[in-house]
Amino acid sequence: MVRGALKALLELEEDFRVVGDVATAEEALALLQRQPVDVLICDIELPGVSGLSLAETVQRRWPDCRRVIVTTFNRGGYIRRAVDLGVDAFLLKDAPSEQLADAIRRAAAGRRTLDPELMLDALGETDPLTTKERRALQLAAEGCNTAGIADRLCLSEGTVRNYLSGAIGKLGAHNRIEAARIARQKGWLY
Amino acid sequence: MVRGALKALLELEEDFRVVGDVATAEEALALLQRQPVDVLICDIELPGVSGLSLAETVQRRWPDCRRVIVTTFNRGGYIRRAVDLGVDAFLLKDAPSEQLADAIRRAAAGRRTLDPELMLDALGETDPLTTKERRALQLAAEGCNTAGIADRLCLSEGTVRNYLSGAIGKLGAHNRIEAARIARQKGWLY
DNA sequence: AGTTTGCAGTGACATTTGTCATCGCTGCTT
DNA sequence: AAGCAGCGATGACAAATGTCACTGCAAACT
Repeated sequence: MVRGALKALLELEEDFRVVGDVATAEEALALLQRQPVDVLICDIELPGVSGLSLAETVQRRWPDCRRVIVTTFNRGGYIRRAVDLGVDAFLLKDAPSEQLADAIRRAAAGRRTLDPELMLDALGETDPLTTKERRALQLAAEGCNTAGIADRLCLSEGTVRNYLSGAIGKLGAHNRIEAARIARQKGWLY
Repeated sequence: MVRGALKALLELEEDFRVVGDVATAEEALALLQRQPVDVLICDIELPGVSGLSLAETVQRRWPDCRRVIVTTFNRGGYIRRAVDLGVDAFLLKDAPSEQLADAIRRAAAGRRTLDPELMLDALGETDPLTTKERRALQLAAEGCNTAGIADRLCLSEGTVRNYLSGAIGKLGAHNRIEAARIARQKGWLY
């Protein structure tokens, strides 16, 4: 439905032509093989292959295709990866809808659109978690207790508690629940 | 952006007129006071007051206004509440976009649109939580500790622990984190 | 060899969380 | 008035969690 609505929105602009719309990254690649595309617009959270992976593949195989990413959540980790992949625009879905058309026009003209405010989110804070801390927090967020986490990570309970304690400290949280919430909100889980 | 796109989509239909679009439930109520509205379309997960609460208020104060709910997540509890509130249509955002226009026309004509498949999810399990248990779980899910929850709910810490214990037991969880996860997934937190 | 570094583990301790039986109060019900 | 739900509180206890100082060990310098 969102895709259909965005299509309607873009077709209102007379300098745009929507050459296709599909549900998944795989279908998008198939479409790109059938016909040339000036600008690709995609979400990040897709079923199966993520929009960021799609952007990476498109860059490699169709370097002339501009890439615009539109996503729901402002997670610092997302925009950071998007910048690393050299995407042409990165927008949040709750931005005013005119911004999308603007970003597409700028992308087609070879200019990039990266909201300075979002960039600050991305650059301001670097993910402070170690891989182990992240894995432990992920499991804690799913409701695993210390023993369960130790089991899944093949560590002792004490070590798990040490990792979680480290994560709690780094994130300025007061317990593992709050730590998980903060990390997820920043895009530091997964 | 999604709102803008849906607006564009609906304005393509020549029998519709979009009389306004707003970001929050509060703004929607303000708009309803300013002018009559035939059909209200809203999401559930909004900043602040939820779309389901909005639907309830609208039913009470503007019983002639039809209510269409469009949401991202298929949580059993959502559609159940929607049905209880007498909502006129309940759609998922990943449904094809034509369904929205159809549902709106049917709602305006006094007919209800409730996907049979979604209904099955709703009838499967009933929300076992009391209001207090739910409020306590919500706050726990946000990372509040027992003292913080007690503070916000104006209860003693012991009582909060009793409520959480009840919720944990009813949901078959082993701790408050898991209980919150289960309740959220079922749509029992709102 | 000796040193450093980083990871995993241990032990001890305070705090928080989960559970349960029980109490006091209020507002019914009859 | 006596009885009785329902709600919130309390106290006590076991279990889980959070913190920290410290050990052991192997890989990587020098």
